[in-house]
Amino acid sequence: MPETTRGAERANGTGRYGNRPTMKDVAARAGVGLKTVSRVVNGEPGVTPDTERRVQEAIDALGFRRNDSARVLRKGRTASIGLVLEDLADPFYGPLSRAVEEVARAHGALLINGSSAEDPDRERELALALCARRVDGLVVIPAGDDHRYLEPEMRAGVATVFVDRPAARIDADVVLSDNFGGARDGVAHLIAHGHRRIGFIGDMPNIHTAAERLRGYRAAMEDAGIPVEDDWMSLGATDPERVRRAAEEMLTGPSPVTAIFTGNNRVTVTVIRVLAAHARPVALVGFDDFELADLLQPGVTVVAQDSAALGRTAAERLFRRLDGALVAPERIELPTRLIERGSGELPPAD
Amino acid sequence: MPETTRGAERANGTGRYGNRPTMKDVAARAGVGLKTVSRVVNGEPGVTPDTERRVQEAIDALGFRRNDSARVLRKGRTASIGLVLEDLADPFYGPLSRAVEEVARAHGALLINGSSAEDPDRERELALALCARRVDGLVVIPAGDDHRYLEPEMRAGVATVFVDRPAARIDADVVLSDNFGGARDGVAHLIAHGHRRIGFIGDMPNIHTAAERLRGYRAAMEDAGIPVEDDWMSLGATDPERVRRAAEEMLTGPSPVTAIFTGNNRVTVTVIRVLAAHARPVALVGFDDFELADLLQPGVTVVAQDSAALGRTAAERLFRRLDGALVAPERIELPTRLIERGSGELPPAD
DNA sequence: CTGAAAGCGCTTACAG
DNA sequence: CTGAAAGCGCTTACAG
Repeated sequence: MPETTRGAERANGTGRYGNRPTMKDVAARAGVGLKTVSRVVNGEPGVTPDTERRVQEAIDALGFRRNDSARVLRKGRTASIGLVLEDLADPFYGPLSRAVEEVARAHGALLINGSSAEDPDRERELALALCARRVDGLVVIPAGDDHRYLEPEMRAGVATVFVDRPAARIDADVVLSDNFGGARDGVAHLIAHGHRRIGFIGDMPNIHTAAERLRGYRAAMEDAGIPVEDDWMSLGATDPERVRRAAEEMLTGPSPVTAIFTGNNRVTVTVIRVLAAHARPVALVGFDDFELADLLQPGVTVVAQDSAALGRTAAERLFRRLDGALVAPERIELPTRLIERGSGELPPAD
Repeated sequence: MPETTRGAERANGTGRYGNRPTMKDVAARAGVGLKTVSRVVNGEPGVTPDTERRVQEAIDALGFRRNDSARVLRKGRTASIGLVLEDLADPFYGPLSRAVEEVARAHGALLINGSSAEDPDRERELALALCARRVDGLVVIPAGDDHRYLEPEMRAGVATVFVDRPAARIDADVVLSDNFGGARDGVAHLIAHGHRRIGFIGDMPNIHTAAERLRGYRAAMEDAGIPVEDDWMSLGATDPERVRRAAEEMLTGPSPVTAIFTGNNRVTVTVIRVLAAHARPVALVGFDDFELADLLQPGVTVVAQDSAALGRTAAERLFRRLDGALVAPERIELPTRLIERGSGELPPAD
């Protein structure tokens, strides 16, 4: 197995891929022109079976694999899209990522992704790094509240769709759940079961979904003519310590709540823990469904959103744009679904 | 805001990025050479403050962003690594992905990923597509049982680390949990609590982790001198229907089991549902921890593996190789941890 | 301090 | 059917 002379021809001694064969190497070994190798590699017509065989043998012998980075540079499109998530490890985003990936795959594109960790600077850094890699499009779960930094990119042709939360200060497609309506329905459900003192524990108020869900809570209370007391509402970080404290204060305050509406799955899980240790039963409806919610006692009534549908809808919209659709940016809202399992149907324990 | 003449100079009418400004455009506008623009963009020294300002103005006016694809082509390394998962939506892989991402980020690399959906062909296709993109390295959760297709890539310098399951027919780094020991300990725990008729329900036997955990089950039984009956063991797909049937058969068979050891989190969840509907109490220990396991009644005793540590260890190993460490491929095994929560401490209901 | 030339590994447009 | 030349947008190596 004689080595080709490539090694000696190259000046690059340190490069990671310094010793990868190129089309030029294949051409030399097969005794054909560069373009003929390109034809064989890409399955283009117009190559004699005999020539093709010789080229193929050289490819196999050298272990050649086309460098798509170089290809991309010449072709324009990279056949890759970027996904900027909030947290890869949050179970809510699992089905969403998978849905985006499936759509990308169906369109022959790869997925490059990363998490913002709810940090606007990190979101920006990541999104721009993806643009520098010249992804064809971007699916973004926004962490920040100003996305004007993406304007030049979008003007330059980077198709961009925001999911789960709307983009701020920029005109772009966005795919959301009906956060307001879902929360309103969930709280109305508690009211219908006789509750009047209902608490709301949600994520930080600057997060759009948290604000919308709080708005839904207020709307349901107002519709029922129930005045809301300040200490029934708590918005902030979703770490267990803060949520636990918030729940305990509502349960033991001057006018203790008989029911709690939780603003997302992480809050719900912590509140369940608090309620498990609480003497009298407290009703609970949570935003977001989660695995095993039906197996707890009581089962947890939730306002479920379809995170896979969010991802799928966003990705499909993205590729429609990449395929040339010149439609105006749109706001797409997906319905939520109330799932009764027991915790939301408990009567007030007064 | 006068348009530059770029648009007219380009023949490329269809390209997605046909109208993105390049360093050449910036150079022309700033009235400097190409290399000077490159210096400013990359923060290299040796540029007059005045020149730098002129270049920066041109950059801002044009909305220039460096094309990293072109850069990569020249530099060799792409500062990206690939991650081939089994399923993006499986909660077990969430912390693993996040850990890989954090390590990549710390090394200034982007993550390109995708799922094999447990399909060997798809794993191969995805891994090779990532190699064609010239990722610097690859973290792979293997789905197939022959990874020789990666040999040429690894020889060409693609650092590769396998996680969660070993690579087959190829010599490479692999980071695993102690599947055998964990399962053996879990089953021994049930035996210590008086059980002798213990069932095992696991994933498909061709999956390494499933086979190892079954081996651990057998070892624990043998250590205790308990003969295992064939219908106490069921390996196969982890869809709820099959698992449910397997569990019900063990519970109602000729010598019904008093305890079940489940081979992974998906199996565990289904078995919990079956046991919830079952008349007499059955002990349960599951491989893999999961959220809310402590809130079920009884709490679910598990053999927990540290999926974040798996990802972190694999990624760190990868970057050590990329940084030039020329160590022999190694098999790293991470310990598991038995967490008692109640279900595994139930006595036999004979 | 600054820049012209060559080259990374491909594809495009064109000519034989 | 086949291939030499030019170019994608950068960086490298070098010269002024």
